[in-house]
Amino acid sequence: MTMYQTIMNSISIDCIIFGFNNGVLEALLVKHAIGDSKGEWGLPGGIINKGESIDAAAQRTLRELTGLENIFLEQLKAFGDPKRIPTNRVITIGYYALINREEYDVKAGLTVSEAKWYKINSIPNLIYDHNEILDFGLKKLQTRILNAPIGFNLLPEKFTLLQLMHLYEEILGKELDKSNFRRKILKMKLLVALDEKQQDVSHRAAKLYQFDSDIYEKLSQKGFNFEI
Amino acid sequence: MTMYQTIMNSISIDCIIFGFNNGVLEALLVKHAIGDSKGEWGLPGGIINKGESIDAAAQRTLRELTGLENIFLEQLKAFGDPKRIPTNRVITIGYYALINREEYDVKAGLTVSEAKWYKINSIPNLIYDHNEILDFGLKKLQTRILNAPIGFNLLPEKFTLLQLMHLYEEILGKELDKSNFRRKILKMKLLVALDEKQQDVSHRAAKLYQFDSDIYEKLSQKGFNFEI
DNA sequence: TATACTTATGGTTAATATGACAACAAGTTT
DNA sequence: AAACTTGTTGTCATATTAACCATAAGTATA
Repeated sequence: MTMYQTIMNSISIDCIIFGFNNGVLEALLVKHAIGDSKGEWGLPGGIINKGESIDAAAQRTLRELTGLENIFLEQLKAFGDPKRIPTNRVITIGYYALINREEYDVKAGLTVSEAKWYKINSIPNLIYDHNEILDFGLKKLQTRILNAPIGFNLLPEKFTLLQLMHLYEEILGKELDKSNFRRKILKMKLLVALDEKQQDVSHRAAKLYQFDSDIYEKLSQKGFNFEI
Repeated sequence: MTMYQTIMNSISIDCIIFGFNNGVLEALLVKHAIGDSKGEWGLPGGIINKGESIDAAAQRTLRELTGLENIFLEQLKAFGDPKRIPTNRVITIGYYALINREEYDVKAGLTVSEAKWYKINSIPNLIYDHNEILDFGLKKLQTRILNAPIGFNLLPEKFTLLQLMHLYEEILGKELDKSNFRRKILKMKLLVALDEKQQDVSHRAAKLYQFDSDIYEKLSQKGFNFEI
């Protein structure tokens, strides 16, 4: 044990990475390749360098794991049960990220042998308190998606209103009325209708929309409500 | 530096303690009596014992500083800018508490020479990033009070509807309509009208109400909206 | 070619919630 | 007795909402 550590002791970062695939909400899990928990699944996590902010550590962890940057990433909270890890006392700071699965290839790196998307309803037993962290993150996502248009981060750049609604349905766990959803979401003026339609569908093609981040900036400054 | 620490290194707890006095929202600050920051004001904080959860550490810190227990206390988040303290790298976990000032006497303890309530609009320059933490806590309080009836923790056990409204006005920083406030708050069925009235007021005495925690439990299970 | 089928999109309507404000009640002070 | 202060109740036009219904625009099937 040296006096000058380059990393923070007893503190870690754990990230919940949400994705959306075939209408199903998923989370990215990794299989540990070394240590006590070898062979077990958990949330991707990491440590904090001495000179690095915790947000930056979360960004770096995410980059190391998924290769992606400029992502919606938000702190959940700190998890600090003294027995959350049996062998030593570590406080972890949870983050969650929303990524568009089409844009990124995820590859296992460093101390993990495998990285895999799990449907949110089929999460296996995870190491430590990672199931608890994931539950907390899901609840946070559910409330957050009602107050800010963060769901767009899970979708491709161009999407239909029904795709967006199905995303809300999947996250909130309840059915929505398409007519009412359409009216409410359009009333917010956050979406820009494109001159394009869906391709290769075996039914009437829906109009594609895009999320307008300029409008979002303007609206979020004076605060807005996103209740569905 | 020994191998076996009894406290967690490089992690601290800081508490925002909100009170409500004469219609004004206040926060409890302490004046440091030792160390680099001697003589300066800051949020009451402390360290985490090895065998203690972070929530328990926050409760204990609060007890040591104010003598109070069984308090509404909620974690804000972790603050982890590497330069938030100039001399060494410490990540702090912020908490906030709402207390009824009538019920407790606050006394300075341990490493502080003074503990004092400051009006939320007259907060002095605080040590480290404590002003930032306080701002974050206030914003959290503002959004939280719209989704859960936590405001009751700031009031005496029995209160009038107008007192409750003034609390909301003070926290949200805007005026409310007394008629509409009354209608909305009573519709939630969270308040129990008592057979008592205000005493010693130089105008018509208002009916006193009480917060019913049984009803709260039932309602919060199926979730409710507290928009004012 | 006609018919069924699927999803998209655009109403309709009754019930409810909201904001703004007026009116009256019950006390105290002048 | 009149003015004043705060509490309490009521009104009303408008906005919002949930729950439907109807039609449009395509594809698939017979």
